[in-house]
Amino acid sequence: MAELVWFRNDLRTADNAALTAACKSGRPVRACFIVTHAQWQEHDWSAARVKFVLEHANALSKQLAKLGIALTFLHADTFAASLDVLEQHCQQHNISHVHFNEEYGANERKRDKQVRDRLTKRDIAVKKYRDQTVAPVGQILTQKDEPYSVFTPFARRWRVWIEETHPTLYAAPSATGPEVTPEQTDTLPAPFKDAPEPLVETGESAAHDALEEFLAERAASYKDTRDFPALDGTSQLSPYLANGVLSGRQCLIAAQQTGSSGEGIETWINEIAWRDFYINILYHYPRLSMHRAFKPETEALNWNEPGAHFEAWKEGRTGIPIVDAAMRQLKTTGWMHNRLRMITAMFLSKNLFIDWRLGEAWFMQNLVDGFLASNNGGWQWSASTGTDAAPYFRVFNPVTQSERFDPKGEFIRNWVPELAKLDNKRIHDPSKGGVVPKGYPRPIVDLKESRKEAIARFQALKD
DNA sequence: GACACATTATG
DNA sequence: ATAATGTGT
Repeated sequence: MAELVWFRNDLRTADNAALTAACKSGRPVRACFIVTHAQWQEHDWSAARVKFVLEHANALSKQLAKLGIALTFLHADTFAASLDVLEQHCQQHNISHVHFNEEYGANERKRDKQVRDRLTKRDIAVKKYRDQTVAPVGQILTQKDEPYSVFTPFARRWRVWIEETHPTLYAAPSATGPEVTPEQTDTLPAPFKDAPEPLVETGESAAHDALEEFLAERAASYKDTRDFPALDGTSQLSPYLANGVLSGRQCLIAAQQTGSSGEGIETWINEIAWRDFYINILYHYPRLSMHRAFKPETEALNWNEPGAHFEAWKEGRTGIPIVDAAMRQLKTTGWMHNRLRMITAMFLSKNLFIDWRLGEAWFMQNLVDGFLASNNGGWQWSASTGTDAAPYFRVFNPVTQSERFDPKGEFIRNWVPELAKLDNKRIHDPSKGGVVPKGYPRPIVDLKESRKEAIARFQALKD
């Protein structure tokens, strides 16, 4: 008899509830990962993310080998098809217990329920763990025992929970046998899909190094630098977090252990709270993973046909420099600075008045850190359709944002070379009082008019 | 029920 | 300075 750890969105050996539990059993432990390309495509996984995940799955296989755990790659087109391969694998290896960490998308939950039913019928025990957030999902509730729909009170309660509970890392898994030889474990054949150049290095120890580097060198100034896309102010850990190479707990505990309780660290810890917040929202409201708005009344909005405006936005040819620079960064690198995610999302959903779902999908199709909870949460915030959303009348002005957060136009010059020669003032809005540089489009919408129109269309929902 | 708060914009 | 909304304590 043996235990099986089924890895999914938790491609790490450290601080992993399911792995730690399996290793404590005293029985031999095996591992598996199911490659489900068609399902990933249906979920709009980008080429960058697929590559990242497969490379990290290989790295995980090597790490597990040191613990005496052989990992097998199984293959199924979809989640539905993965039931059969998992069941077959369990029988082949005489598995008595299957351990996995919960995921909160609707399809993932449906799959996990079906897996539990199927394996239980074969007398295989299924053990699930609430491992994905700092405070276990579903535990942070209002005084009325209801889920929070506003971030600030959620974060206050979340911090109280941390004070009371002093969360710790799951114990490092102990070796369950002699090191597994390369012949006994499994490796996916490279090369993987064509994708942007990797943003971060591959592997769990590289992730730990990146976390340490951020906390030691850059976290103290995080509050002051994080909003400036030309600076290296953010942690850049999102690809690891989105794919479970790092956990939020590891980030929080490492941040606490730096001892410096500066504003920078506190601001960053708040971002970990945002992640927990949106995972909780996804958990409490399944409609969010079914292409539905959190605010049902916004389903009645009559979005514009995407057409040429949507193509211009995707390609970074809107005539708004900060938007174009951001969209080109996304397409080229598979990543976008968070301030720019808000600016470009607001521009698509309010100024172009194009359905936020189309933008959400485009982000997923390009981001290496595309993570349903955070991506959907961010888009619904920008589009004023979500929890704690930006009030509909509070529309970012992308030019003002550009002047504030890229004051010298450095970020714009880097990604929109057509504008490189413009001075620091004109670069934010080249069409204003001058000739637009050759090869660069005029703005595809009037910012003022489109803002007014968007507010009016939201206002009309209330009549 | 008063109050704090929310990743602002425009005149 | 003022616009205008809703959650949670």
